Amino acid sequence: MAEHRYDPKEIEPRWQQVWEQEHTWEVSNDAGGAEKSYVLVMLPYPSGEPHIGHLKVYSVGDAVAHFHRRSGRRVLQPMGYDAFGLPAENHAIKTGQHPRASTNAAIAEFRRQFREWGISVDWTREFATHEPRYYRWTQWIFLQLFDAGLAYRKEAAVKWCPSDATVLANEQVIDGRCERCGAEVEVRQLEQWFLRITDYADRLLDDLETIEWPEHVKIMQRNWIGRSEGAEVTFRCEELGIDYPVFTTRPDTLFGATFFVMAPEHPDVLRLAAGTEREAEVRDYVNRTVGESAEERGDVEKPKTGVALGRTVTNPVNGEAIPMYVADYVLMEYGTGAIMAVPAHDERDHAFAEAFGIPIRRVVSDPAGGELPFPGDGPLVNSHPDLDGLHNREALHRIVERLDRDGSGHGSVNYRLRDWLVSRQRYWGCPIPIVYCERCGMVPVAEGDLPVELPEVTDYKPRGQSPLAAAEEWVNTPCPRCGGPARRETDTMDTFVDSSWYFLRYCDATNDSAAWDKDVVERWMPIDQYIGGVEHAILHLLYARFFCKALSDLGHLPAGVQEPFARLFTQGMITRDGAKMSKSKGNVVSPEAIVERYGADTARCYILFIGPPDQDADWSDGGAEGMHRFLGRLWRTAAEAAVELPDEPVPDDLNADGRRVMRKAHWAIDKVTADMAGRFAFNTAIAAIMELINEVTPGKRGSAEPGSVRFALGTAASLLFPFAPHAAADAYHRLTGARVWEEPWPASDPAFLEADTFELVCQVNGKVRDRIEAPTGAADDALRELALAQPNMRAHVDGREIIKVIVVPGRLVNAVVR
RNA sequence: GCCCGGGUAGCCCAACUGGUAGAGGCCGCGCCCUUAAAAGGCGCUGCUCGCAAGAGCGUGCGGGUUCGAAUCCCGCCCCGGGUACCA
Repeated sequence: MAEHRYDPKEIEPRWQQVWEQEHTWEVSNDAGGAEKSYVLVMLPYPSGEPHIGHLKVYSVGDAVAHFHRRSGRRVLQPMGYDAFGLPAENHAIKTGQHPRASTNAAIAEFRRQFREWGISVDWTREFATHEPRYYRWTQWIFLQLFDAGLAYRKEAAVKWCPSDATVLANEQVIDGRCERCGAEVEVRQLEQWFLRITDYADRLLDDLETIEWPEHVKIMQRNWIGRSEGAEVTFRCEELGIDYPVFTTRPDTLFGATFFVMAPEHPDVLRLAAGTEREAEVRDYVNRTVGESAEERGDVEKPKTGVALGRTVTNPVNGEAIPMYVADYVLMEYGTGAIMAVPAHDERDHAFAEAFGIPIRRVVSDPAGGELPFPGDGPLVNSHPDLDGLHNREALHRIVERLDRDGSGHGSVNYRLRDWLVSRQRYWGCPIPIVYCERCGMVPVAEGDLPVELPEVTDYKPRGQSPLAAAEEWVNTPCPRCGGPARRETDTMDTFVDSSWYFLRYCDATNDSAAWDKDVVERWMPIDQYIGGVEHAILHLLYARFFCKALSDLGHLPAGVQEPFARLFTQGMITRDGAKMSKSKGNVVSPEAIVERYGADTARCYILFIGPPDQDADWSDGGAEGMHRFLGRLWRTAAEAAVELPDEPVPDDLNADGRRVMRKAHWAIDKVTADMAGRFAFNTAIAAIMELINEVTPGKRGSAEPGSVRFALGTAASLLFPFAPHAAADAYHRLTGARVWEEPWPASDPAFLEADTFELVCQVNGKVRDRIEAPTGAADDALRELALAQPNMRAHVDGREIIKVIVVPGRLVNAVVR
């Protein structure tokens, strides 16, 4: 008997070589043929080497890609790198090594490992976002947006990270801290580049209905966009003759407004207080609160503070003069930076009114008779004779109509979403292709002059302005329009711009004359299955959606490409000992070490087997060991069968063991197919293949015919292929001489799934008293008699009154006794 | 606070629309093969009582609906994530 040892170190490179030499996973852009499928894992950021999360996400992506291919679809699965960004630049500041050098080294390492994992990628489409041949088109897109007025410069209060010395987008500020480095963010008044994503707020919201994403990701996007319907109402300060519009979602409570509050940053606050006895107090308050950190100020539990301005405004609905205050619970960034305060029906206004002894007037009565503040719905009171008694939702519309008529307000919609701030005062990013001319002003670089390449500098450290500013020769350039002296924009783009369109470039990655060919994009887009981490639920996924809509509006994308990601899957984190892996905790599992020890197939399978892929899962070394044993058993059993069992067809006339083995094989086909197609239940799919193997090992197969054993083993290898491509391809090849990836996905034969008998559960009062073999298809009465005849059933039934008997055909009989 | 997940054996998890709780794996124990080890194979493995047959208990906690609940309803607790003076 030949010794068969499962040796991934021999098997894996051998099959990888076949796929590489035969260009197995490459797909052409030709139209027609089989149905397409674009399977994409979120672009990796190459830093150091791949971590366990990469192994997981590609194991998922590759399983989907293989399953789609075997189901007859033409699959595009490309690969690239999100290569610009801060870690490489910070590394450069520390070591002096050019970010390009460290980035390219990391890319080489990522590429090497991805290949070692045997991911079925079309490598001809590979690129990295820091390559001029890519960012040339990033710049081109920027110019398209600029021409359309969707990229613009404005001075605004922006979030500044003092540690990274750059501005940040709103989306990159988490709890008042920099998303990257965790430093507390400051506010600065600066002129910066913005992309007009707010123009798309409604479409970004509405089109969420058209895509299959996890509901919680959609909810996060909806919350981020934060659409509120209400009204804008103008309150007039008669003394100074200035109108102050406010936004409110509750115009129905206008009659309950008893004061008016402005944000400390509101430009008029000091002007309003000037000349009143409050002036000094207001100045002190503003200085104090503006200097507060976001964290201090954002604390809801903190008692309300503020100062009266010594002025009043007039409530347009009743002519009442109400006092003005400045208070830090009002934010300049939202609405108009000023609010009407209705203490009876808003918790925050209520707390403020209590602290400052301001009258509280109920204008909506609570059907449940609860206490104030009452934020709910009910009939209006204390408002206006025409409105009192009316349900507040109805009154809301009447009030808005009235405001509209006398010009003191109108229905309005407000969003939380801000325009996307894209300039960064950093070196390692895509240069913004704009030139400032003394005569012509802001001029876009001519399309033919793209890319504007990053200049070489010696000092990467940001000093409040971009390191690019030091490259004098590069900065000084003739004006593209008049040829006069001009200077280049020295800020670079947020790296999220690079990753907002990369999936389009994959469609037509080698096109040198355009970012993409519209027809080619139409052939591949949208992405049928997008896979990545939830951490991008807002940032990347929102920006990319915005890009598609804008580019489509500008005619650069087919009108149908409104949503880039038709289906999204977000995978959970791999932890170790219950904690996120980190160097400081010393609990890091490196994919490299696992692959070295057990091979890629084991690493990939174990990570899918560990639990549902959308959930977090804890790594266990023992579990990986077990998976390696299983793959070894499968491969060995197949390899031995290939030489020891005659290659006979499955006999028509199966013996009992043969029938059992065949039934299990067809059961596994159904189970794995359902788990792959319906949901990403790879863990249970692999468990089903394990069950199948457990039936056909030499010790378990009994006297099953060689044909049925070979069939079962071939089926197991075929089903395993999406998860462990090398071992599965090898086992399948040994058994059949064929290439499993060229075979269609197996189909089950219902004839094998039928059985003559089933296990009938016999219950008394819902408690299991016996289990017996019963004939399939037996009548209810027959099952009932059969069950009640069992001795242990009798023991629990005899002497008691049978009230009724429930029969669930094919499952159980339950006797209800008293 | 609000919005999502999640809570099932020593551990990771399974159980599709209410119908045998614990598939599969890990760990552990026993055995076989071996001079021995590694590798591999076979078997056992929720708790309590019992020689056994069997009985009782068991899906975070407390109630409820039902012939029957991990699954549905009500009220809580714990863990993880997101988010928040957004008017």
